[in-house]
Amino acid sequence: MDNSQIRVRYAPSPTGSLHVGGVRTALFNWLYARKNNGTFVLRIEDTDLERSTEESVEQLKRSLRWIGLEWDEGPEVGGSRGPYRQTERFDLYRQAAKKLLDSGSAYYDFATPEELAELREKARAEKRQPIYTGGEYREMDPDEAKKRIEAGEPYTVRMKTPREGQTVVKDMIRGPITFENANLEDYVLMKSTDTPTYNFAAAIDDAWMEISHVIRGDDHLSNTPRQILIYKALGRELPAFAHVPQVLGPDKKKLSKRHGAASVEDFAAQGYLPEALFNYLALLGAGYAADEEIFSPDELAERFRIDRVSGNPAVFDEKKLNSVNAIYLRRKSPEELALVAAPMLVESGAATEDELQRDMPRLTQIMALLRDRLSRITEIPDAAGYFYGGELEYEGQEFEKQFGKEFARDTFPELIERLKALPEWTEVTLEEAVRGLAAEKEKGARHLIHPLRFAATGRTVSAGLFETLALLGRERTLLRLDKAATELKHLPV
RNA sequence: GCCCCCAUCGUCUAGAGGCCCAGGACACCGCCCUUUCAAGGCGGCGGCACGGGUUCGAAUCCCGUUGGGGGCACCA
Repeated sequence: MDNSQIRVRYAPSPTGSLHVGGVRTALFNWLYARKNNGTFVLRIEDTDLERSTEESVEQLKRSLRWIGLEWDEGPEVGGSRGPYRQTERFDLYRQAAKKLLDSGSAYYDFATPEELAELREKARAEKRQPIYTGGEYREMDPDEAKKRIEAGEPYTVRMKTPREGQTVVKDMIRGPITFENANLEDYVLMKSTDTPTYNFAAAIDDAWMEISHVIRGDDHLSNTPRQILIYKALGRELPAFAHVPQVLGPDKKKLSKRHGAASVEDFAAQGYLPEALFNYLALLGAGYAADEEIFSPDELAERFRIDRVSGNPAVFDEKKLNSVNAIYLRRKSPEELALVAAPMLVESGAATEDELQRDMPRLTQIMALLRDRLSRITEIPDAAGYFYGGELEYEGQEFEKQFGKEFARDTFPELIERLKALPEWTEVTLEEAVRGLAAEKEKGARHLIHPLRFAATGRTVSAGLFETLALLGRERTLLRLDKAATELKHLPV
């Protein structure tokens, strides 16, 4: 089969940051295009002049690229079906509206916003559905309409929706969905500002851009019959449709900032890797076989099946994202991680740029030690900070706990002497020294290990102690141990 | 209120009439390893929303109820 005609699109409106639900939709489009050797188009739906901002456009593009979704046609990259911004396509909509008007599929409507509000109000009072059917304007003589327009009366262009029959949306995920035309009102195509509504612009663009498969959020499902009617009135062949569900928060409400993070940049800021977010989002509700979970974009594309996508809204599980992220983190080389870690350590104030530059191999070793213990890169400054700097401040209560035991307190000075006397400062010699001393005293090594860890790192958890001390270095370690020994003297017995 | 969609462990899912007294992953809980924390290994807890059909047989098909989601603008 020749799939070169497969064209999909992601069409966000630039009114804020890129929501993960949106990226997931973009992702499905991208996967579908890659799988079928098709074209992935990016179109900016900026007809809402009030809310659209240039900044959002930039951010949208940045977020898409960050996560690895490059578009084949669209802003910046161009293409034969441009322009790719709706504000640059107004002439097209006006021409299409004229066509519909001429063929009698649409009509001029002179109802004022106040009149419409009144009708809605009345319908509500009578417990009817507020379905606007054009009143006197629907069948008004075109010449009469022209006259009123020339007289300067404001108007909209409305679709002359069939009063009978049904419109069927053939959805690739859900199967056929039937809508009664009688439930569809005569919706606005062109606003009184001579600019298109969403439904009109989207239908025209999808048709003109020769989109073969419209994969979009299911919040658009009820718009689809309206767009189908436009296609039909224009004599255009219908694309295939797929409506993918929303992404929900743990409370089953649409995922939003109030759940902690909702946009791509939120997750980036929280230390998630683009490839991990990509993998997690692609898996979410996509009906991949459950035996494996870690896939590259290519593998994902190869296995993607739009008809397997679930029609059920998926709850976003940050714990699972975390675990996927940790897996991707462990796949990074220590060298790569060191490159990421360096600026973070500088920013946190743990180390200076200079000292890091001077010894990147050491930072690399530190990352090798810590890698398995991280799940997000933002944890790095906290996890690695103590490898830099000099003396530490000890938390009083924990200090007492660590050195409260008689054995630890009594043996600590001797332990320091042993370490100071070490001819070589390596993982092996350190371990021998500590275990040797413990053995001499006929105590388990852990009685020395824990206080030592605390004195050297200021914490109760770290990577293996001897590797850690070796990397910490002789000078820094002994400086810290001496300080601990001094504080030890002030400890109440 | 009206229209539409959806319904398997807490979450994401496998399951397309007998292979299922339902499998995996994350989370959670044990145990092993072990100097702590991770990682890793082993094990455990936990679900077919409910009620009717259809059928020799239903998680799977049909209907209803309940629940969740979306939409009802000159917003997209």
